[in-house]
Amino acid sequence: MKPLNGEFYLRDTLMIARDLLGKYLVRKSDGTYLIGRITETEAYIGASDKACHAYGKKMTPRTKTLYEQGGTSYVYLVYGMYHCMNVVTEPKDEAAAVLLRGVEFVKGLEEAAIFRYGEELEALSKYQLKNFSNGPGKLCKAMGITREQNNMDLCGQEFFITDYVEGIENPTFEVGISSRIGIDYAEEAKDFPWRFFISI
DNA sequence: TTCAGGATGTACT
DNA sequence: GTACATCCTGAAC
Repeated sequence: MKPLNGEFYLRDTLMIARDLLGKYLVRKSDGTYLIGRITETEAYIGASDKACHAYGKKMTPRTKTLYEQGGTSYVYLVYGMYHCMNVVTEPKDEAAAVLLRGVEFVKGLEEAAIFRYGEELEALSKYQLKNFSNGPGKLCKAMGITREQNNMDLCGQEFFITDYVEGIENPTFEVGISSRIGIDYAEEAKDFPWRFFISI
């Protein structure tokens, strides 16, 4: 299990958003691995995108991370209570990132259940399992991702993305594309087809 | 099964 | 004060 090469993150952001589908987000916590297969992403590109936190070169303490070199994590708090995990893309000083909106756990589900619901895996209802990590706030909670994981190098050994996990088969899948979620305020940018998801 | 409303901190007006 | 890259709950169907 090897982190993706740093060059993966220096390409076109839309291409990266598409290519992240089916890859694995890995976080080492307390010596155990939490691993989830990425099922849904969205691209945010500051240069042309009113929905991006850094549209118009906006620079604040929060958005500073978006200008880092591709391959850095960008984690922020939305609606006062949920974290969102992004992968910064493109070279330094270009503000762009890919939001991870959903994962399917392939390893560490028992530990994740504690992060997510504070309960043992066996105690969870069918409804809770179905909604375990199928949203940006949910996947962060399930993986224990907080602002402590902001601005981390995703080429390290504790927190990274890989395309192969020992013992896990990579299924084939179809890619669905649509407009993004939850950005109705963003005028023309709200209709950009910058959301990618595994549809089969 | 769907739906409206509320929770809550940070950034910006 | 207002808005926000969301999710959960409880009530109605």
